[in-house]
Amino acid sequence: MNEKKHLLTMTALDLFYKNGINSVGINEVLKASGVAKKTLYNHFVSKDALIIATLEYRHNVFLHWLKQSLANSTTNEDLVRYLFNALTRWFNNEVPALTSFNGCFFINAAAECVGQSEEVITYCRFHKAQVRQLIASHMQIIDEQLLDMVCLLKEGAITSAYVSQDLQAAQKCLPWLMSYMKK
Amino acid sequence: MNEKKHLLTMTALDLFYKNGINSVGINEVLKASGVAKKTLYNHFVSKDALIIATLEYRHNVFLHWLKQSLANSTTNEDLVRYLFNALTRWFNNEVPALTSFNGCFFINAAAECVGQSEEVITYCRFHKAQVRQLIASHMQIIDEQLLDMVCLLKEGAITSAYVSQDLQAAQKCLPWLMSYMKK
DNA sequence: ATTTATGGAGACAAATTTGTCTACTTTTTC
DNA sequence: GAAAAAGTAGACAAATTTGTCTCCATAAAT
Repeated sequence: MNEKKHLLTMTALDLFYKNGINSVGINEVLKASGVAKKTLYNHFVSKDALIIATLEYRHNVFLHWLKQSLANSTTNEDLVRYLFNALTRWFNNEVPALTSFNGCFFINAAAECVGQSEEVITYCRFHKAQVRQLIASHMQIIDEQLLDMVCLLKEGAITSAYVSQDLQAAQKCLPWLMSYMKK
Repeated sequence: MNEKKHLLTMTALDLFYKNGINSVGINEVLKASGVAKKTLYNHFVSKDALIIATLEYRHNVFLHWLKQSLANSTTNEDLVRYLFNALTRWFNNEVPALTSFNGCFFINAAAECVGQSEEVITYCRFHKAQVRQLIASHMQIIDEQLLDMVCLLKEGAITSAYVSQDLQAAQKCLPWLMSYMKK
């Protein structure tokens, strides 16, 4: 990708994730990145296009991090442990690549762009599906019910960590899931 | 509460919940309610004050519905069953009082108003705490771990139902929770 | 009946939004 | 080295935002 385009995307993602997509104007992105308005509109047809680009970028960063976090798991128990420990590190700002925790960018974007951009919500759904698939691909023994529960608890933990500031939300899931798998 | 104030609050909640708080302008609320701008600013010092009023109103409606939904539960098993069945009815638009399902208004508001209104996020936290307390108050035998898990799964189900359109998300939690309580 | 409060309709101000366009500069390419 | 492409700076347009204010009508209270 073009250098300026990349810079714009990263800057926009930073601001969008920190302050909300609708609260951040084009001009703010330009000022923070030091790029000219003309250049932005050379690369992006509209603000919406920039938003989609930030979603794609975040999706790649997030999936890369998750893939690495789960890489060493060999059993379903491992997988669950690695996943929820990774979430805990994310919530507690121990993952620089994900930047300061502010909830799930995709959940936030879906909430912000409802009835404003169908493309955004579609991409958020795609992201969640991809994450689920990645988790599924690391399961030693396919257990659709376990997968459901892991994904539901993951979403719940993210929301609780963000809205209720329960940074230990992910840890609370672990004993529970472990005892299920023991049976 | 004053009649016009009440009308404004309900109209604003309807529009905010359906289309997002930041996407709905004051003028749209006025047009939909047929109230004059002067009247709005007689009752609310700012748009922020109107937002808070919609949060309070939704909170009351939601808690009232939840209280009724859990009223007949006498055991922890009952409580869990009633709760997640109620969520399923909500997701599937079988609860007129909650209007057409569009996720959790408080999660959405928290996502939208980050770095814009501290009061909003504070109220959202308060709402989640109140809901947790209501659930706790219906527990026959106090089980803090069960309460944690119920709340996490509840949040996960709401998010999955909204973002991933998994309207059966709440139902998936039930067998799981039941098997835990059987032990 | 007259005063007082409340509401309606909407003009207006001030700020902010996205997006376009011009004029100039730098960088790349042939 | 000249031509072409890409970027900078920012003025500008058009629309939209919140919030104020005026003028008028209606309803309530004394």
